[in-house]
Amino acid sequence: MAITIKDIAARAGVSRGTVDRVIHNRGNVAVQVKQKIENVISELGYKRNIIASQLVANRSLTIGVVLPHFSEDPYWALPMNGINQCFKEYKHLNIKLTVSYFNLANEQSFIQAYQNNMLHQVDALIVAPIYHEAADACQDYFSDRNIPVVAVNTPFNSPNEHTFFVGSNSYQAGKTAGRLFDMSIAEPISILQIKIGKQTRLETHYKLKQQGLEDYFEGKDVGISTLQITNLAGKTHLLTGIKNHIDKHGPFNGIFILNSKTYRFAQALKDSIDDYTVIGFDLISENIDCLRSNEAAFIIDQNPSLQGYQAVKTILDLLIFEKLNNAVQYVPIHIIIKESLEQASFA
Amino acid sequence: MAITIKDIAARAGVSRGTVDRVIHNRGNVAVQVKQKIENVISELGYKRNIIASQLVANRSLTIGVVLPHFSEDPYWALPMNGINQCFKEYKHLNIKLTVSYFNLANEQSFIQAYQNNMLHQVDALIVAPIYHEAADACQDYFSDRNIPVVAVNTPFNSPNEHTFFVGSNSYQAGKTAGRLFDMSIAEPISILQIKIGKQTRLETHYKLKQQGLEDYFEGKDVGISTLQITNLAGKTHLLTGIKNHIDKHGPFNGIFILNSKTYRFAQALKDSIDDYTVIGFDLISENIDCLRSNEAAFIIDQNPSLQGYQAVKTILDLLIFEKLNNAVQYVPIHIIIKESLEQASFA
DNA sequence: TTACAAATTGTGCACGTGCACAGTTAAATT
DNA sequence: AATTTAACTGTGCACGTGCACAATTTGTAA
Repeated sequence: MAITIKDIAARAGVSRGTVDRVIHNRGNVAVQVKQKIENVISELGYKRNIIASQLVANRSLTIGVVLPHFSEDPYWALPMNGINQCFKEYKHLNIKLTVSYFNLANEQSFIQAYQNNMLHQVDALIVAPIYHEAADACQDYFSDRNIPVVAVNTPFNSPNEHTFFVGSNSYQAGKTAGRLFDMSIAEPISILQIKIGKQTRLETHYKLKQQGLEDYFEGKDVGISTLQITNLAGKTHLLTGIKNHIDKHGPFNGIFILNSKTYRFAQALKDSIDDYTVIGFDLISENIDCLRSNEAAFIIDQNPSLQGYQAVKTILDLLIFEKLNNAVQYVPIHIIIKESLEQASFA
Repeated sequence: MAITIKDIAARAGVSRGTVDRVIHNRGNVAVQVKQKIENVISELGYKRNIIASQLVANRSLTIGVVLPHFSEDPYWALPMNGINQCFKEYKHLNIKLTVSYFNLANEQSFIQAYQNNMLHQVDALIVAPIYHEAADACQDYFSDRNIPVVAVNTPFNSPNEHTFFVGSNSYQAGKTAGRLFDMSIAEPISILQIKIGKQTRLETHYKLKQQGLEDYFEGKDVGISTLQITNLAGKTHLLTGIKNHIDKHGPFNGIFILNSKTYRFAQALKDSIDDYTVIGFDLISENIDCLRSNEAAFIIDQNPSLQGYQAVKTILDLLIFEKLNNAVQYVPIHIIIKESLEQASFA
């Protein structure tokens, strides 16, 4: 049987209460007694019984979540899935979630969302700090109150000792795409990078992916050009955009879609898509369909659901298991093709 | 606050003890009272408090593990890692592991290993049932005693209601390899499948992989031939084997290594390896080196550590969380290249 | 020395469950 | 009707921790 407080107390010749005061640093213990107890604790290798501790605590730890709503971009359902998954797994520890969604296009809604969590008196916060300035204010508020904050997807500008980051290495993802193009396209290789959709606050990620791709092909004779399509709805807009681009930069055989909008591209180029090797990001259902129909060769999954899972786990480790995780945690990248699709997403 | 047994008792107008008897089906309760209590339970939505339950249980759940020792084949360290990982994660639930390794080449050692677990009075068993006949006896022993058994890597011949299987879909892995070859090799494609090492009991997996590959290329003009190299140590043996094979079957440009021995092949063909697209299995450190040095193009990871993790999780779900998992659980396949390697393995 | 405050240490209860055992009621037998 | 037996129901304790409060010891000033 494991060592308990009672064992420590007996061995040190004091009562449970005194041992308890030492363990929780609540003072009012004579220095030599404290010393003695600490010795016994390390000697016997006492480990707090989390089960009993959690039972007596009898208050639910509340984790606040501030994420973009997935109605606007299905990508954001994925981290939320991971959060719910981890939550379910550790629900027996009496934890609660308070979720506030915000609107991707609206900084004000982000502010409202995190302030909503302030009201809920959360014990920890998980946030996608897309809006850097507002994120700073959010970070300050919680850090001042010693409330740990985990940033998912995007890091904070200036992390502090209360903040964590769980995300993926976009630069490496770009390099990965590079090799996949290299292997699957007969030379000469010419790649068109596309950003589809409104200008967002995720430019940093796109830049890193581009940089990774370029660095992969460094020194090799590969044409890389970039195109930004801001008009989401217009299929013709996309087609003419590409046509104009070819006129200017010549033809290409690889298409690198820097965000989760691969399916938009596939919808527009349905007829001539065989001519290109298409690589995109994020395993949302629309992109899964693209793999199934061979409209995309590879989807690189940056494992957003694992990011969500890991964010929750980091908080539990910190607040319940007394285990400190790394301040920066990268989640592995997955290369997905049609055949590896089955159960490819995080369970 | 959550509903407790006390709440149920009060609402049903009985004592805690009676409610307890109903919950645990321990009989000695009048039928109409039992009915009443069951109604109240579902009405109020009572959920057992696992924390309190586990605290009072005060006995450690012991999980037996019977796996091949990794000294012979580094592959087998991976499922064990996953088992340890999950074990650590749920250690707070007062669980124990009893590990017995066996020798891959020796059926007798497998029997000894599982009998060792019988002695330890385990509450559940995780086993790699490589030896089918002996595995049957093992399965019978534990099933007769209502002890759940999880087979990892290889399923039992005839699963029953006490057995689970956690593994990966080798057929799908073969298909995956097919597409990767298809994408990365200019036609005409000619693939050599190799099994390196002693004849083992894992033939089923190899067959499925081969079948998957063949089915992927069905109807296409692709040459597929197979070679078995039984002598592990001999580098020259491997080289002459391949040479002879070329003489008979003609040249090839893709090499499909059906087990984890990619690194053996790379060691032997170090000089001329550029000429082939090499795809192998399992992310053991030796194969990681092959990716790093471009000796292998792809490693398909069947996620053995997640298999181990999931095996433990399945047991905990069953014995603690009262959640019944699927009897057959496939773990996702991961395609790994040099650039996606970083943190590619299961955390 | 006595009185009183301050510092230190000990004790009891609660958390929710599971189980043993005590207590109560109803049915069966004499 | 009295007694025994069976069927059912209620109560108390334990698990290990955390906290409030009671009890004790030590220190200080009159």
